[in-house]
Amino acid sequence: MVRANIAEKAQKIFHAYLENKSLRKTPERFAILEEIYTRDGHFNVESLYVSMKEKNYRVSRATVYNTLDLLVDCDLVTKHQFGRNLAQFERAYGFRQHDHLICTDCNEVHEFCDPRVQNIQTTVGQLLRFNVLHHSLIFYASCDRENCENKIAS
Amino acid sequence: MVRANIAEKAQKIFHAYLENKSLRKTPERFAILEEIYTRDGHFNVESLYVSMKEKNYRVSRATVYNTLDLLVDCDLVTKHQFGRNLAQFERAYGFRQHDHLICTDCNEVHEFCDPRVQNIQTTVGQLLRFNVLHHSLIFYASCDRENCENKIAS
DNA sequence: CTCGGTGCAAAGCTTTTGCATCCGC
DNA sequence: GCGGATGCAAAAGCTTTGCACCGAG
Repeated sequence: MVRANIAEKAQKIFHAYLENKSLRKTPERFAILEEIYTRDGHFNVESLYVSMKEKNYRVSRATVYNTLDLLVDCDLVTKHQFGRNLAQFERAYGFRQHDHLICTDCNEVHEFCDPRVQNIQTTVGQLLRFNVLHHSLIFYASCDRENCENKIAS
Repeated sequence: MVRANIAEKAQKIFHAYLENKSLRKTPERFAILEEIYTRDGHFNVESLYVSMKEKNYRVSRATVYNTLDLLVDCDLVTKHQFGRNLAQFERAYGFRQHDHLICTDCNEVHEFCDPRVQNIQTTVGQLLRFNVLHHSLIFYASCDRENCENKIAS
C-alpha cells in the first residue's frame, strides 16, 4: 500500500470515528490529520503547529491538542513521552508496530521490532489479571560517535 | 537485608559517588536521600519537597531537583515518565529491578518482573550495535473495577 | 578564604482553560 | 438557529535559571 492510499484510508477511518462519536467533521481536524500523514517520523505539537502556520493554515495550538487527543483515541496516532516535558507523536496506521531505542549520547530515536514483547505482554496480563491494551518499551543506549553518525545517515 | 541497612548502604554509595566526583557532601543532599529511602513506592518532586517542608527541613525545590539528578546518575534512584508532565521517581538500590503496568481505569501502578525483557535488550543491542544501559517498559491495561480494588488492597 | 551549593523567586516551556465567535449539522 | 469547535490569549503546572548568601573543603 503506497503512502497516498494510507493517508486516504486514515481519513476514512477518522471520518467514521467522528461519525460514530457524533463529533463534527471540521476542516481543521482533517487538515491536521493530513499534515501528520504527510510528515515522516516523530513530531511534537509545536513543530506540527509551526508547519501548518507556515502553510498559512489558520489553526490554534488548542485545536492541535484537541485533535491529537481524538486521533490517539481512534488509534491513528501514537503518543510517546520520551523526554521530560515534550510529548512526541507518530502515525500509527499503516506502519508496523515497533518500539524505540534512544541514544543517550545524541538523542537520536531508532526503531526496532521484537515479537517477544507481545509474549511478555500476554504473560503479564494473565498473571496480574489485566487486559493489556498497549505498551511502551524504550531502550536507553550509548554508542561511539562514528557508529551513531552511520545510524543517522541511514 | 532489612530496610535500615539498605538506607545505610545507600548513604555510603552516595558518599563515595560525591567523593569520586569531587562534589560537596552537603547535609541537604543526604537529607534528601534519607527521605527517599524512608518512603514507600513512587513519588514526585512536589510530594518529596512537601514532606521535607512538613518536617521543618529547610530545602528548596531547586536543591531537590539538583540532588535527584545526582541520585539518578549514581543509580540510587530511578526516574520514570509515566504521565504527561509529572516525572515520578523511586528507590533503585536494594530493590529488585522491575517494570510497570498502569491501570488506565484507576491509574494504579503495579509492578512485574519478566526475565525475557533482558533477552530482548541484549538482542536489540547487538542488532543495532548499541550498548543498552537501561530500559523502560510500561503496559497500559484495563481492569474490571472489582478486580482493581483487590489489587489496590493487596 | 574560595567557590560550589543553596534558597528564593522569577522566568521558561509545554499544555490547559476561558470566552467570544464561528460554522457543521 | 443551536451547541459544539475554534482562535486567541491568559493561566496553570512542572522545571530551570539568576543571583546573593552560606558553608564545606
